[in-house]
Amino acid sequence: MNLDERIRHRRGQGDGQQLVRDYSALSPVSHLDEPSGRGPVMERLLDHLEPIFDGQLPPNGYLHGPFGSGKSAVVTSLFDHLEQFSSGTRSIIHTSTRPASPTTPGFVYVDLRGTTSEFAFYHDVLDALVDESVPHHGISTGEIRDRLHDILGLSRAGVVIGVDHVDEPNTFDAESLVDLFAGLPSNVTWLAVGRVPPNRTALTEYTATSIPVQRYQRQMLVDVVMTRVSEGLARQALDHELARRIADWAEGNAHDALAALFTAADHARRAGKNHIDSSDVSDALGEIPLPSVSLGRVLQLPANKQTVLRELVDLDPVDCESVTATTEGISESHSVDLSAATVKRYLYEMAELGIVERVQSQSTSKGRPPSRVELRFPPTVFRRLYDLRE
DNA sequence: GATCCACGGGAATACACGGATG
DNA sequence: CATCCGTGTATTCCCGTGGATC
Repeated sequence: MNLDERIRHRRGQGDGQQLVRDYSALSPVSHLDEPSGRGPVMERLLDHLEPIFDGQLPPNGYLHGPFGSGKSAVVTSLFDHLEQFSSGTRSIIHTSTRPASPTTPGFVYVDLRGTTSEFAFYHDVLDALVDESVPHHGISTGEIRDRLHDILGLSRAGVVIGVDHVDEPNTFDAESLVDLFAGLPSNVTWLAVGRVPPNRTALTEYTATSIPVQRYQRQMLVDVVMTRVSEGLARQALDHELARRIADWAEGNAHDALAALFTAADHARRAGKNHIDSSDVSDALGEIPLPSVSLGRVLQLPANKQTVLRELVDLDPVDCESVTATTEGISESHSVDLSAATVKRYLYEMAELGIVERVQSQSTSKGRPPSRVELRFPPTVFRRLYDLRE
């Protein structure tokens, strides 16, 4: 059953049109093939990458801008198209039996959020470059690196690696990235993507170009929202005026705006409406924490941590007055078969990452005062995306 | 047999408070 | 008054173990 069918199924027999046609089209973590409103950034990236059209490698680059400004959307879309273009104009790198070497650089996109070890990084790059799938086990990091050297040794033009989400909590920082690339042959360059301004990261010591991305202007963000409405919702599902309200609230952050749209749509759907009204939007804006952490980070956590979060979002806030109480509430659920000690440690770890937040409660006379656990991500969106996943 | 990495579990450490002590 | 101490919690830290896969 695909997504549309499931939704129809849950809703029962359709009387008229469904409000939500496709949740994934509303998701802040999915990107459109052609992101709206980011044309100028795309142009600057193409300027930077210009050498590839002569079969040369571009220098290292750094794309930077605030949360929700469309960096990932632009880079994933661009790398997709470039890889298609590139593989169309060169002989194949995939099999080592071919003596001919590519004349146009290849393109590999790596999201560091899901790639947190040295092994995983080299693995992902190699996996993108060869046809056969690369094993995750029973092969050493060194072996993977050797194979990469073999493969890239055959390539005259080399490879550009887009490295997204540099220097977030739990991802590689500038220095580690430099180290990782030191393990690769010299015909590899990077396009790093991150939020840290260029004057505050060691990355720019190694990059020729820094390309800034500004937050979305109001009207652009309204367009972003309305585009998603037409992709994922019924016709006329969202008034232009409400889209403006969402955009104003989100202050240029497309992630937050789309989370709000998603949440409002879910509220309306559950109430059996065929359009989103003002109260749905109010409810949505009320339940999304600001500042929010990216859902992309939440959905890239190890499966068991997500299971813990899935229980957490359904827990009554009354039961979250301390980490210990929250742990008990989660452990009681039978869908979590982790020990209480582990659940508790997860909560602390996720607080460390900013996924949840510990807020000190008023001190009870005895012992160290506990801290309340609060969400730092949009719960409705997470709940829905988690449940819809296979 | 090798390899990577998530898990588990608890030990070690930090903190808050009230009361005792110098 | 300043400091120390004991008690009860909260929080952090560490490392061996085992599953999964080749």
